[in-house]
Amino acid sequence: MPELPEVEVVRRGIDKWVSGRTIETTKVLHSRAVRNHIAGSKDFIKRLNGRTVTSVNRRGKFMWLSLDDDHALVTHLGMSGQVLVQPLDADPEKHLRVRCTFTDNGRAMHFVDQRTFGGMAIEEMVDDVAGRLIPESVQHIALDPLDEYFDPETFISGIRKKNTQVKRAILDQTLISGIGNIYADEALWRSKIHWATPTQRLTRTQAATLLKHATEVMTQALSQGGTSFDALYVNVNGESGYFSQELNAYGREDEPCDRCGSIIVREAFANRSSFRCPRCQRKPRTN
DNA sequence: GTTACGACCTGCGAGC
DNA sequence: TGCTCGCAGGTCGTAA
Repeated sequence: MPELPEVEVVRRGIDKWVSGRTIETTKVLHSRAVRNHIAGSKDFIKRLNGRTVTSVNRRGKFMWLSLDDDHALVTHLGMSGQVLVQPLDADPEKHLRVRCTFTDNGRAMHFVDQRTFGGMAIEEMVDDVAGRLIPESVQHIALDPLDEYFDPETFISGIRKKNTQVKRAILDQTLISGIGNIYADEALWRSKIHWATPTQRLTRTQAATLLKHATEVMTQALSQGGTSFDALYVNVNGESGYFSQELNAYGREDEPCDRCGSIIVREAFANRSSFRCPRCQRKPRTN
């Protein structure tokens, strides 16, 4: 599933292929893909055609193509979204939702999304905390750990003030962005912290360690092109990443823990799954 | 204001 | 072989 490293891989690919090019035609093949563009598909197309992409940016799992009219094409991959750059004569993908061609007649940009949890919208830009321009819908998203303005102290004090479980907190994109279910489990495994540990019981050292490991695991995943379990995550050229081979907890139910040899368990967590080592990541005391 | 939870969506695999 | 059902999970709206 696309989390920060996977979105960053896509951002770099899109930046290389699309920045500086002018959009000639836009086709919306599934209206749900532009549901967040309130004015509708026709307006979406009208606003995009003729615009030049000036840069491609990202915060957490949100990505946006900055346009030459002070707006941005905001793109979220959801759970199964892909942005591909394809030859003009390429066969359309089964789940192709939006397609843009460019005035230079080079490769087209395809937004493909099987489950349609992702989407695109054109938005106005506003100032962020550091005085940079970001799309309106990204305003409430916290800085991610790879952002140059990310402040570890804000995260450490913020998570300890919360009244919830630690995994819920690190999945909260308004506290820290970019972490999803996979890297949450990996960061918790590296930190030897149980997912249900109350945030108010975290020491400053534990919170700092968790942040360090979350940053480390996402940086390592990025260097290997992200985590792929199936064809649902690929880079802009349709290639898979290799980090799934390095995972220590996520998806490793019934396999031995790489640290102590205990068998990794899967547990229900907020309508999804959580993987942990029962020895390294002990259940928190209930009192 | 904060937290928890269901809805959204489609393809795949397991079970019958 | 074909059908049904559960599962995967990021974000948002709503309820508590």
